[in-house]
Amino acid sequence: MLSTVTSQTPSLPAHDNPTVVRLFEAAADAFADKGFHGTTTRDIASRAGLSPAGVYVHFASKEDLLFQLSRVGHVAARDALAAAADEAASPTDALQEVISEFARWHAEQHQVARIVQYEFRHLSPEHQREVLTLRREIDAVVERIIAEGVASGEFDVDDTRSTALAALSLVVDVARWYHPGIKRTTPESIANSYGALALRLVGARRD
Amino acid sequence: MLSTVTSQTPSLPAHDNPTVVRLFEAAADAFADKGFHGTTTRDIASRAGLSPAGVYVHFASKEDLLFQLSRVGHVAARDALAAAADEAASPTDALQEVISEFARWHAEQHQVARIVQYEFRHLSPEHQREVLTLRREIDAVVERIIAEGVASGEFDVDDTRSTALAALSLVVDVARWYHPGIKRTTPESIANSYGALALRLVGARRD
DNA sequence: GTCTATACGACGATAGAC
DNA sequence: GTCTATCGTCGTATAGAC
Repeated sequence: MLSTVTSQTPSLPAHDNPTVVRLFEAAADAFADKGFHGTTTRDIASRAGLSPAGVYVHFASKEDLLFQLSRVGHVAARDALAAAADEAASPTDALQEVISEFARWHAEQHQVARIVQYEFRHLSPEHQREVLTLRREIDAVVERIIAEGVASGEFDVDDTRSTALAALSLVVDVARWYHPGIKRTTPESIANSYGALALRLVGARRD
Repeated sequence: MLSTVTSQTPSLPAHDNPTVVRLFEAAADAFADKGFHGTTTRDIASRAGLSPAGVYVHFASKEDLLFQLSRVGHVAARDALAAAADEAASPTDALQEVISEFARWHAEQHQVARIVQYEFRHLSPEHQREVLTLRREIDAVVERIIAEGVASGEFDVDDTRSTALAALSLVVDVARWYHPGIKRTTPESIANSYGALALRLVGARRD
């Protein structure tokens, strides 16, 4: 699961190392389940099949592990969104595709998504700043689509910025409530219904 | 701020005690800011002007403090919602009022709201169960309004349950991003725009 | 009901052998 | 690069004086 994400960002050299991949997976499991401060380095190490000291060969600190995870997660999400936006023929198509794709990502990668969205505050100030830059790129993709739809007359929106935030809120909250096996809900069904809901939020003319 | 919430639930006898109120406020500040496990009992105690030991006269444990805060917060939110729903003349009015009110609550009480929504998993299993009962009552208010609107023909909705979840997602996410002083956004403006957005989500016939 | 003092385990991180 | 052993600190919670 996580390897899908990491393989999309081969720029991180550490990803060639299977121990690092296991540490990423262990940390993603643990942070998503118990939160950053609820997770111990011993917990992560044992899930990855290492001694407590083994973590520090690959990461400078627990916070560094959270940061790398957040960064990789944001990059993967941003790239998936930008690709979806580029393929669309109109703002209406673009919004539906982008929100569908992002909703699917929040469900399929719900552990990473949860960390990305809810453990942000436990990053150091410098790391928060770096992640925030990536996050603004994601927000900008959605805002731009809505602005284009308003300009073309396809959308009817009061305030572009706050409507973009609302569409993203729908999607982000998936990471809070979704878990695999939840009743009659799959990443696929979420993707379908959330694309349509986003079109309603912007008052798209055709349904 | 918090005293507004607590005064709505005089059934909790401890609220007559100003030290307990100070502890609630200190814990709400700290938990909202740094999360449950990121907050120390020393931190809470000093914010409330007590020694570390002083907390345990009033609360059995740090988890107990989180539980009482979650419970009071849920009860306040549920009562505010139910009141808003009762005053409405139609499903359209009811949905707009309820979502407006709940969005306003998430902004005004964003610290308690954040704790209620994001620190839930750190409660003990028994306490999770108790809080979950209250949460289902909140969900049921929204679901019932949407079902009534579908029945009356005012709303056009695919799936009542998932649409209710989406409307609540919009609102819940306010607790993640809102903080006082955020650019051109007030609890009042959030309440207004979110009521309208919820009507769009359900395909309400009149805007 | 609040304090000072403290028990005692768990924490993140490091040292040094292999 | 991984281990065992451990350092120094801080965590929750309690004991007992006032």
